[in-house]
Parts: sequence; structure tokens; C-alpha cells
Amino acid sequence: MTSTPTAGKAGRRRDPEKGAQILQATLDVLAETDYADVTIELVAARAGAGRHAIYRRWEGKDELILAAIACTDSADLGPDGLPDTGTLRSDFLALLDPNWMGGSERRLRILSSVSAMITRTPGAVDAVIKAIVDPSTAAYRFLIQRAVDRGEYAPPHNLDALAQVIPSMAAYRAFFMQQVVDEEFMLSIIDGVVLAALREPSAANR
Amino acid sequence: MTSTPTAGKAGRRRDPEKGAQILQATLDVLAETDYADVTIELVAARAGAGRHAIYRRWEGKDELILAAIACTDSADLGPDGLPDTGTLRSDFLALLDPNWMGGSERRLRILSSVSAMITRTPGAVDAVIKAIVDPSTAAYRFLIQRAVDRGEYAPPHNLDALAQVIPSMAAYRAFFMQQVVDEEFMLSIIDGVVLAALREPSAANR
DNA sequence: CTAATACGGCACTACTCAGTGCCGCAATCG
DNA sequence: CGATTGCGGCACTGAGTAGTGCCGTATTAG
Repeated sequence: MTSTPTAGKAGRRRDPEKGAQILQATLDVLAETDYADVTIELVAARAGAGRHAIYRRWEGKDELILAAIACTDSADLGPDGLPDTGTLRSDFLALLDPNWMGGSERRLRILSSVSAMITRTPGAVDAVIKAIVDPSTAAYRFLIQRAVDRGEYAPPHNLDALAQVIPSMAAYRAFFMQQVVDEEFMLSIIDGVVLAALREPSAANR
Repeated sequence: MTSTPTAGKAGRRRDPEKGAQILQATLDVLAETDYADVTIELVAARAGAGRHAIYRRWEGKDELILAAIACTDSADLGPDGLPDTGTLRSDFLALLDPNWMGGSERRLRILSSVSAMITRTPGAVDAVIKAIVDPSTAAYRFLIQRAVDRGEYAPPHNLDALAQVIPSMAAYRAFFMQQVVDEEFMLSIIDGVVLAALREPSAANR
């Protein structure tokens, strides 16, 4: 990539907005169509840019998409963005709020679009794991651990496995079955699997 | 599709073997590469056939792949093909045998390759669900239900949700995380999630 | 001012690949 | 035998698209 002309001397400076707009447009297109249908032309048009503005910043299509994945917004999955309602079950239910579901749905769609890239492009797996998979798992791990810490449940046999239940099953349903991840489905997982696998704390743990 | 000349009169008869070989080759290629990399040329070469032998039998690429998905072998997931070891946990462990894992891995790879097609081609979702998703879920549902029937566990709160845990989490790991679905991972799901969510039967149920 | 760089828009090349037509040969029917 | 159809192999067309070059314009440093 050519360095920004700030270090040099003359010339029009590269618009910092454009880069962000292009990445956002890339994520938008990824969330709407499949990887194979993501054309540079489409991204450029969506960003109100020319193709050169893209190729000036990234080596090619794959680098662009990798960069876009890396800047997927997962702030809502951080400890500070997660609900804290007092009980684990109502924390889970709070995640059904459109406020969070919007981000989840978008991440799911991006995840599925990028899937075709995963087996092909080196680095794609790591980018996806870092930007989407890990934050999701970490969010559920955090909620469960907090419930355990407050004495709501006994420490589970395998926290990591439990934390992946909801992301996995939601992705499987949305992706391979093309069915909506609605409240009814989420409740069936929450009550039928996750909470069922957690035990009341023994007296010794209180 | 043109009808077989058996009803008519003259001409060389269409080789019934060829059709099967082409479908098998399609599945092989699907299991090895991505949907976008599945070219008719590649399938034809793998089947030892010409492109015409394919287009004579199917309308186009999508129809070929749909037909191939529909004939995915899931016989090992039928009630008669599943292990019966006496306990649910050892039934699950028996599924780790290469005998079953081979089929599972193949189905997973085909599932991931076809995923790009799911959002695009009408009928692809139904074909995938019927040939891969449903048989997998049904197999786990059968094993769990049998364990419940023999009094090993109490009837679960939501059998369908539990039956989808292993297929979902295995697919998520293999597909989005590109990590092997090995014995260690399976054990963490079996013990940490599925069996943890099942309860010992109460005295009244015995 | 001039030089250098960014920008959008357009045209162009290069490549892949689905689908078709043609050729020669093989099989099957009358 | 001749007509018809299946078959593999080859060449070809046409569509889609990644990537590049050029043009006129805008912005910035010296």
C-alpha cells in the first residue's frame, strides 16, 4: 500500500472518510448478498466512490473484505454493553431486544457471506474468529460466569462449551436452515439446553 | 430433461452408471472444494465423462448440485445404522468411530460448500435440510429418546433443541472456526452440554 | 504559479467459466 | 444395412468481473 502523503510533501490528501465509508459499504453489501456477489463495482457505488479509491487503499478484493471484517462493530458484545438484569435468564431475554438482535443478525449475515472465503483465503478464518466468533462466545461466557459468581448457578462442567451453545445453534439455524432466529427458538435453547445444563449451587458453594 | 429412449425405438441407450458416477463425482468435488470452485469441467473430468453427459441429464449446474445433494448417503444415520451400546454416553462415543466420523465429516464439508448456494438457489435449502440437516438431528433425537425410554434419563424439557446441539456445534466449529471436530471437542459437548442438560429420572418415572 | 496526489467516471484488457455446436466413434433398434 | 442416440473431446460464444490506464477536476505543498 502506498503511504499517506502526509510524510512527503505535495498533493491532495487522502480522504480519511472515504476509507471508512468504503469499509462500511463493504460490510453492508456483505450483509445483503453472498461473497461471490460482492463486486468491487457494487461496493464502490454503495460508498459513492470510484474503484480507484478502493485499489489505492487495499491490494485487492480479499484484502478489502478482510479489512472490513476486522472493523465489524462488536462493541455491543463487550462487558459494558451487555445487559445486567439480575438473573441469567432475563439477561438472555434482554439480548432478544431489537437493540442487540440487530447487531446479532447483521453479524450472522456477514458471517454466512464470508464463509465462502474462509476455506479459500488465508487469514480469513482468523479475521472472522477474532471479529465475530470470539466476541460472541465471550459475551455468553461473561454472562454465565457472572451468574455463577453471584451464586445463581454452580460452576459448570465446561463453561467454554456452554458459552458456544447459543452462537452455534443460532448460526446453524439461520445459516443452514434459513429460518428466523426468533424469540421462540431462543427460548427453546435457553431453557432446553443452556439453563438445563446449569445446576443450582450446592450449599457448600454458597 | 429428455426422456430415456427406452420408450422410443433406436439409438444407444443412456448409461445408467454414468449418471451415478457424475453425482458421486459432484459430491466428491463438493466435499473437497467450495461451491464457487465446482466447475462442470472438473466434475466431468472426475467422473470420466464429457460435459454433454451432464447437460444431457440436468438442466444446468444448480440442478446437478441439487440432485447430488439429494442423493447424499445418510444411511448411517438411520435407526438401524446407529450404535446401540446400552448407555447414551457410549452411544455418542461410538459415533466417534471412524466408521461414522467419515460420513459426518463428509456431510459437514458438503454442507459448508453448498452454503453459498443456499441463499441464492431456490430449493437448495429444502434439499440440504432433507438430505443432511434432518437426518443428523433425527439420529441424535433417536438416541436420546431411546435412552429416555429405557429409563436412563428423565424426558427432557425440549428434545428437539437437545437433538440439534451436537450437529449445530460441530458444524459451527468445523465451518466457521475451521477447527477439527475431534474426540476432545465432542466430549466437551457431550459431557458439558447434552448430558448435563439431561436429568436422572425421578423415582416416579422408574 | 507548478508539481504532485486524490478523486469519479469511463474504457479497456485479461481471465474464468457456463453452456452449445461439431466431429468421430460406439451402441442399439428396425 | 441405415437411422438414431449416447459418448468424449475440442473449439467457440457470451456473460460477468477483477484490475489497469486515461481524462478532467479538485486539493495541497512549496
